[in-house]
Amino acid sequence: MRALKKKDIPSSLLDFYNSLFKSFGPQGWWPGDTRFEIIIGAILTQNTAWTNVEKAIKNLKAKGLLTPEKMHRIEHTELAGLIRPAGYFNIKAKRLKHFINHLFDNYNGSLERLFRKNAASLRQELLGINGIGPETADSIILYAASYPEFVVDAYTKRVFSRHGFVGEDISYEEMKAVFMDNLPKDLTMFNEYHALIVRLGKDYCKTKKPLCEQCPLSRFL
DNA sequence: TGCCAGGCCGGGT
DNA sequence: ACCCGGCATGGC
Repeated sequence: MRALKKKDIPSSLLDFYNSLFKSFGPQGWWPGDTRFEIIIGAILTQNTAWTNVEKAIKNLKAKGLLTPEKMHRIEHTELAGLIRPAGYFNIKAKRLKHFINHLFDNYNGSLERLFRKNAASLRQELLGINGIGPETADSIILYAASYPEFVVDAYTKRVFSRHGFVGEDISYEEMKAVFMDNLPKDLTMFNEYHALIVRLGKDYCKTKKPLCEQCPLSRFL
């Protein structure tokens, strides 16, 4: 594997991005109609296939429950039943409630007011809610609040460690810093970059059977 | 059939 | 500061 010099990291990260964009085109994330739906999806997709999350969202939509007010009133048992296809339904019902309760306790249920904070303090506040960790927080900030926070996930670590950028046991914050410190803080680019990495991971970078020969990034190996 | 999916928490070293 | 078991459904 080639050695990567520090000064080459910014251009290499952009080369990666341009190759992915050229191969897959814009991904148009987040897949959701409203900011509220994006937040719900971000919590429901924790360690879960998105196709399963879609079924849960569909159930909530069918009952007209995808608003802060309705979700605030619904009972745990009913909510857990509706999000059942997303897996971990009991714990995720609690996590959704923790976020909603925080929203009503502090902002009268208004996302507009919550997102009035700057990105750094918003992140700290989200991380204080039980059930919201670093990836979920950054997803909410990037895709719902529209601040340029880079989102790291399992695919990001896998792809970039396999290509020699980082060690495979790198922490979340370290992996995030690689992007934040070496790329322009561009909202659209951060948005697409993360989505493209997920797309790459799903199509070519599975744990058991990576398809490195056909991968659009094979020339970087 | 077993493995995996866009993590996170709580309790233990 | 890490390490690990638990949480659960649906698709291949």
